[in-house]
Amino acid sequence: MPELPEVETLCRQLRRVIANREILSVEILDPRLGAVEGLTGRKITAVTRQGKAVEMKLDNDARLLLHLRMTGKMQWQRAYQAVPPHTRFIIAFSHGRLLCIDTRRFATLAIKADGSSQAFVKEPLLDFRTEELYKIARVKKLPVKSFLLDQRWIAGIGNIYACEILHEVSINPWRPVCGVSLREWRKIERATKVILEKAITCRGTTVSDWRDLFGRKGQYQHELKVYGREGLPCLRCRGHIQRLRLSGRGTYFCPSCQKK
DNA sequence: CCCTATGTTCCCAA
DNA sequence: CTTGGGAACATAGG
Repeated sequence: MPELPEVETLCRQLRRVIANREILSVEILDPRLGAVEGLTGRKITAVTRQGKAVEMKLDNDARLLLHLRMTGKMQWQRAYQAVPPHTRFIIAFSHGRLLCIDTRRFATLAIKADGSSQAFVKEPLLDFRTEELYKIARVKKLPVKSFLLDQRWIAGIGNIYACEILHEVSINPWRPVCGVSLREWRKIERATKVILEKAITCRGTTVSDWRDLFGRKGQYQHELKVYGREGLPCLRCRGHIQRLRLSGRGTYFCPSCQKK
């Protein structure tokens, strides 16, 4: 469920709460996650985002990698609160505890001993490589939306923001990506940055159950132009928003101002 | 019972 | 070999 803005929101909040704090204990409640050894007594020295994943660096150079997938959430409990249903692991500190709650149990947690072997992530906010993307895309026939969702090319865009970005730049989601001009790629770059940064400012999009570290809803759902607006009038033209399936994902667009 | 769901990975057919 | 589509993963809600 969380895309880049939601994960970025969590990372910023985690930095405030657990940076340089010692881990007292780790309790894995879902055996599906597997064992995570060697965390007790360590301090978390940095929290960074790699695409949609949270990376927590430890003071022994190991890294804890968390991917929330579809329904994963993190919750900070400062004082005692009950453990909510679907809690998958708990990391305890002296000043509170961090819970991972994940209804569908797709989230993954892993520890990497080496601090150096970071996967190379194409970060759209800091390093949007427009000309490189244009060159890669120029020879691919798949729909532009599928290309935007491929984390190998741009890391962090998911279904909601892909729909929003393509609407903003008036490109039809089914357009073969080889047909996107360099000029249009520059528009995609601009729209991606504007939309993702605004969504971060709003602490993400809550359309169903997304909550930030402190249990609050995001606010970007009030800014959405197409996602979830099937049948409603387009906010830019006189069309009405349609929802069709593209590679199994609900795809919202305006057939009137997003022509192929 | 049906369908839907903010993600990723694997399998298989073209 | 590459490409792309669909299923699978697991669960809740409409």
